[in-house]
Amino acid sequence: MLTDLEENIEIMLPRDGLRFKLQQSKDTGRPLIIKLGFDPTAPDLHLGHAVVLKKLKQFQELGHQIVVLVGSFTARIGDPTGKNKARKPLNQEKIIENAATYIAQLAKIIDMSKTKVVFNGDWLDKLDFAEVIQLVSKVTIAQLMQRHDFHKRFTDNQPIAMHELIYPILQGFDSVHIKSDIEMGGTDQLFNCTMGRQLQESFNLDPQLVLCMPLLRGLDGKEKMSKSLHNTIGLLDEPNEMFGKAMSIPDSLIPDYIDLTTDFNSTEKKMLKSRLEIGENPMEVKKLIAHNLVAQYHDPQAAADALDFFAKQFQQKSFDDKSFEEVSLQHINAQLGSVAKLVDLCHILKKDLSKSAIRRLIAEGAVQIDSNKCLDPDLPVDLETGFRIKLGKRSFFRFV
RNA sequence: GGAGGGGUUCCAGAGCGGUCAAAUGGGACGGACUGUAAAUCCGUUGCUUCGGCUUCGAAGGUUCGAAUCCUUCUCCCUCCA
Repeated sequence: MLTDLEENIEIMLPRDGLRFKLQQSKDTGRPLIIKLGFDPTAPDLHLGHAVVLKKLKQFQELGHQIVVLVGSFTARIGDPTGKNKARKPLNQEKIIENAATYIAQLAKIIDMSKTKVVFNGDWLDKLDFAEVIQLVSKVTIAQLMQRHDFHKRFTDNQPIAMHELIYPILQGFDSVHIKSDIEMGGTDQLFNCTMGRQLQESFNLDPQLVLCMPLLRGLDGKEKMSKSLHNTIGLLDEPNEMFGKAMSIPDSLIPDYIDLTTDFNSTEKKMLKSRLEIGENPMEVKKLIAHNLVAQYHDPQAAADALDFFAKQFQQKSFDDKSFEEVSLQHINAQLGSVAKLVDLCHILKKDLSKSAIRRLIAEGAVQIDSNKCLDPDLPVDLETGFRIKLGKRSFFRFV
């Protein structure tokens, strides 16, 4: 059991603390309180978050208590963990709305009926200024400078605003308040989580165990998966989207994705990796990963359909086998004038692109009508039922 | 409080009176190829009724002509105190 729990954990602090906490829980008969913090400014969850959530789920299944902490107070200050641009503060309604979408996504992985949700505004709002100073005085600048991000920005002459320094202290104080036994996060949360340990100790509490999960790299294969880098697979992505994105990861990422994103058991995982090692086409393994993901977040039928769709849409050459999005001819004709050109037609199909961009696409050979490439943007088009058009790699339309 | 440096197209970052819709790199997109929306190669990357039009923190000004010079404002960074 312990080995299952320890699987994939990248950092545990103190080193052998999990065994101790579990024993403590067993002895006292009290479930462990496991904290997961959430910043309500960015409520779109992706597979990177899921790495942590899957681990939480394991604890939950053993009967421990998950506490999801919504940073309703800290959201109003602005999260510093990002790079440069200050996030605009959120109002109360927006925070509640974001928390709701966040919780709905959490429910895809953990059992929300057994999960406690708390808002840190409930206690942080009540602190008066003297109490804030008292709290802040427990931490020194040297301690804060241990955080890599702060240290680097300081030595690089990059700005660090005061509130950014206070943010980890508040996060640590949250741990004091909810008396967490364990705090979970990605490895980027290590510093903030250890702040919780320190503050709990200074409030005469047992310091929490810190468990950090590895950061999943995103579709680009370089940076961590993050919404602002546009390299995510979202938990709410549609099946075809999710499948295609999974197929697009670079081959070098496959082992990580097997370990961190799939719900294969450990022997299956081992087998998949050995198949790679003996030189099987990585594409086949990726298909299994993609299928597994869609089955997890949608259902097995959707996964099978997505596999089928992918094979047709991207692997087969034949124009006739593609699946076409149906567009009402009547609707198009209403928008087109009597002298319809190819650019105008494409512009209606791809509203978010400018006409200049469409012209470029056509010139680049991105547009096909019934498997014939059309390079002339000003080509007059005469629409009729059954007319089929390809626009770029991924868009296929048929008029009905 | 004093001194200096800076805000350029999605991002980073050149340009410092006309040849600038603005180098270069990244990203994104498209094409070829393929083992895939991998890799690789090539191309595109402000808008347009193709006459032009609007962009270089904001507003004015100088000039035949400004991203480039001047003034004010604004935001950021560094150093000294």
